[in-house]
Amino acid sequence: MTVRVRFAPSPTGYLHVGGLRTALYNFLFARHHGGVNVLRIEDTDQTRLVEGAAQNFIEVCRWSGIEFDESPEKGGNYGPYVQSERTEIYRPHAQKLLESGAAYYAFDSAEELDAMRERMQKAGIVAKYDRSSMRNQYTLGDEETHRLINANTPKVIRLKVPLTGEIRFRDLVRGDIIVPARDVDDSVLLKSDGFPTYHLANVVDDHLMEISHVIRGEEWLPSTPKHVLLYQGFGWQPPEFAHLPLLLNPDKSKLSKRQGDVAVEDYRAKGYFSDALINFLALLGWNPTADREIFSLDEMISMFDLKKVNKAGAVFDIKKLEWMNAAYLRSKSVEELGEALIPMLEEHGFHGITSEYASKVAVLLRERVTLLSEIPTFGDYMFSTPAEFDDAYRIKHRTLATSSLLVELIAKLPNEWSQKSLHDTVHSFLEEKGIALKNIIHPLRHAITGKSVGAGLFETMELLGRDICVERIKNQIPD
RNA sequence: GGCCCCAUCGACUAACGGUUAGGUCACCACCCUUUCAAGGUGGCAGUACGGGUUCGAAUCCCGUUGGGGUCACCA
Repeated sequence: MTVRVRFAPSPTGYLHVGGLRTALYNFLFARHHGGVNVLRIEDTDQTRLVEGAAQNFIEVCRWSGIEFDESPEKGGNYGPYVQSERTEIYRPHAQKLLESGAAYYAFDSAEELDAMRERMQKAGIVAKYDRSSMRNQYTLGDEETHRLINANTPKVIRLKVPLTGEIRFRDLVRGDIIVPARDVDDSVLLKSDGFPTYHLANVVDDHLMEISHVIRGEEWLPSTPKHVLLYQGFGWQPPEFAHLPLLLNPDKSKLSKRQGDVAVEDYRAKGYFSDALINFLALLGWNPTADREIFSLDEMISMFDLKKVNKAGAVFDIKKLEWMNAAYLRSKSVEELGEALIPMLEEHGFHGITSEYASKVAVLLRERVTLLSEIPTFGDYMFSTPAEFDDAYRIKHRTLATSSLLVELIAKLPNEWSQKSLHDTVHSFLEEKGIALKNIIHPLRHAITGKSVGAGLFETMELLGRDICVERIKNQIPD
């Protein structure tokens, strides 16, 4: 059997990191099995549409390294993959359900439905469409139903859920799921505006696109019985289902805004590496081995196994993401870092920096930051005169080096400018004067970087060059 | 509340029914050291609870408790 999976987001805003993980698992599963990964845009709710959201999903997934073999832009054998462009497909299918007795017409207004729910709530009954008391094909009779339809009365088509028995299906992550039919609602399949609801469009599309495995978030588990009923109503073979554990806030509720960033865009904007984010996300709910944390996308593809996906939700721990990003930062090639750093420098007004120099600075400072994007501020002094000087640091060490000592040192600074020569020069100077390193290193660091923290001073000085260092030291010598 | 799902260190997780319950993040200590990191070493810390089944249970079964999801003409 050919594996065909799909990622089917609704274009109602930014891509959620939970959505990205779902997309990732679909992608890993497809690639692992040499199958096809489809992107389908589920935009049947025209009221919630956000302009450009779908294109943004594609863009963000591409940034993340997730590829779609068939998508709205790529098309494919079964395209288009935008549901609002496929509306004419769903209506005949709803019709088929009507004919086979798996669905029925209903004419209730929003007010009537509200009243019904209120009534049931008061009576302490579970709110669920009451087929026997509302205005539908069954209570009205066929004749009245046809009259209303001919009179263009607003109508919907609802799923006819059996009154008794149970609905069961197998989930690849959770095993057998059994739900009493009496607990399943007669959901609307075709809305009065003629658009299908999620349930109908989803099932019809999954079937027509020959989706073999539906891999989606656990929040869809409760509606899966309806989907199973739809497959039965159509006489179709349902796909395999795999419901992924949810991503959680620290308080264990479903990951949401309010408790931190949830948009992939946010992490991208902050400067997280896409491969680090993906690596981190992949390990939330799945673990290929017991003793490693860092995996390349290719490794993940070759090791991915739905059977090893966890059932319990996973807390999104930003600390671990930060650690992972820092780990990636320390392992990336100097060229890659330089290239990535340039635009970040531009953003801070540092123009004309060569990628060679940017690379060197990145390597110099990468062990001290979590994000590459911190370097323009953390290491501003590598690109311009320090914007400000840490006064507390200066005051703490002010008594250590006298002006005359610094003047004397400047005169001895080597012409052959390197970390080693600087180290040797300073140390022999200290020996000659009989003073400790701290007496000179802190005043120098302050003068050259303005900051109390940073990389090794001699390495920093080597990169900065003789002229800049001498000038900065002179500028900080009190008159 | 109904229904469904879930339950190993604070977090992510590993463990054919037989392990001193392992690794990673975080945290703590020490080492290294020119500040801060990084790195190294060590440490703290867990099978929710109660019953079964079994020679033997984190693992299988039942219950309890706890947590979560979901109950729209949204997806």
